Amino acid sequence: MSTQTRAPLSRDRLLSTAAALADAEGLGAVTMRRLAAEVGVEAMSLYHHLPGKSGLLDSLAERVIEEIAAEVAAAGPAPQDWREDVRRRCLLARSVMLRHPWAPGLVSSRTEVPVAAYAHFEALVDSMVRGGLSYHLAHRALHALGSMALGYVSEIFSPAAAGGSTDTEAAEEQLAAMADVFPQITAMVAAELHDHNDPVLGWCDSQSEFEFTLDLLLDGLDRLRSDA
Amino acid sequence: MSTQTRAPLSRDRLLSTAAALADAEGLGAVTMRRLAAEVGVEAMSLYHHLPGKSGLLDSLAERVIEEIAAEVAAAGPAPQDWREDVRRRCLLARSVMLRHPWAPGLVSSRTEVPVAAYAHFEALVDSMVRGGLSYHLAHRALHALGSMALGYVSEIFSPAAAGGSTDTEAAEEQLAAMADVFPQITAMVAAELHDHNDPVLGWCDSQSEFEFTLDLLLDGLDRLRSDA
DNA sequence: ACCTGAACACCGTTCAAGT
DNA sequence: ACCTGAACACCGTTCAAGT
Repeated sequence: MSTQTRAPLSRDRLLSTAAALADAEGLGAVTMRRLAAEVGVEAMSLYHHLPGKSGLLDSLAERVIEEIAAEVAAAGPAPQDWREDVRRRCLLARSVMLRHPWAPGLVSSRTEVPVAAYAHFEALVDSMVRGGLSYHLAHRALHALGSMALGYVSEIFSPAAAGGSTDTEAAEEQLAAMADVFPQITAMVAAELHDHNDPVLGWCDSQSEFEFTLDLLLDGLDRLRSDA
Repeated sequence: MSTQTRAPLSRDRLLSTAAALADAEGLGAVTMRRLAAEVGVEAMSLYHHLPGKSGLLDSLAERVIEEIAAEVAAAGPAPQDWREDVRRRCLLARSVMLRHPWAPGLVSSRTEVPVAAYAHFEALVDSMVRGGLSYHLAHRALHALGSMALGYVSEIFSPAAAGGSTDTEAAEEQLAAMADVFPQITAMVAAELHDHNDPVLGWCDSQSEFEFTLDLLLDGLDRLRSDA
């Protein structure tokens, strides 16, 4: 189809083509061989620009999150009210997911959290903390809202993701590296680590997060009962 | 491994083996060839008991929902308080999902909602309506809580799922067939159809559902603010 | 540096053939 | 009725070879 076979093969062009292919025919249609054909080349050529199928999918997940960031940037300055800001960000995230129905499944199937997501989290935490939420509450909000937009966000910052070791030292190091770029996230993690220093479990107790969100919903429903 | 090669190949045994295989090595390990090998037979023999790979996965999704039902049954009589009942059901659903980490992804990747899920929905709606929630609110609750337990429940009762036609007639027929088995769900759908008879869109306006859940969470977070 | 052909070890599935 | 071998059209990936 492409009369533009002249365009040089690049990582970025491959990712765009892969995303378009997934939009049109589903994520199942994105195979190395098919993607190569779509761009007028043999399957093996892709390995010069991508580290393999799994890396392709990781990059694709990253791309979706970046698309959300672009959407947020295009929406203009953030509302000063934290609720409005958070609400708008969630709705924009959803609108992107609707454009790419394969995206939620892809993101939640990957073990690694897309790095672009951290900027998104930082903005959310910043907004919420300025709005009067504690770091603890902001953390829970991240899980509650994240599970809405993505389907599931099991463990946002797993120590295991950074390296093999599960000890607190590794977590502290990770923290220091993030401090400059993501100050609010760092403060949040530090506050949580300080409160309950449980080195064995990951510091995201997903059972607690689940129950928190569940009770938030049940409280809300109770308040809306007709006979209340 | 199986010294029990004597056991006759049956649909049920295949599904059990497939579930165990997914538990042990992930859903990716569940291939027709591997499943066959696991049970001491050639891949092609599976087609005598299963309609193919896609059917296998559908049945596997069904099985997980049935496991939740069994868990609920084992937990004894339902609490009379609607909140306690709904809460317990959600937590039990989650505990099953934790046993089968592949399950949420599988269920949400299937286009069809497992039929066993309707009994689950019926019980939830019944509990909530008795608790004073309107059918409308119960419907929204189903979406909000469903997205928690499964990651996502896009369209619970799509008219398209029943057949090709999207008109209200087909929906009415579907309704009549369900009335005996699932009276509360039927009443809920009837109430919703009556309120806003929008025959073009599916009656689950997922954008509205999303915003409803989002606002429920934001309201709850606002109420928990430290400076409130 | 970038692309390729042939090859390897996998998929799901069909079909004619065995018992 | 149930199982199988060979075959087909696919996968992702490696590797030596081309330019």
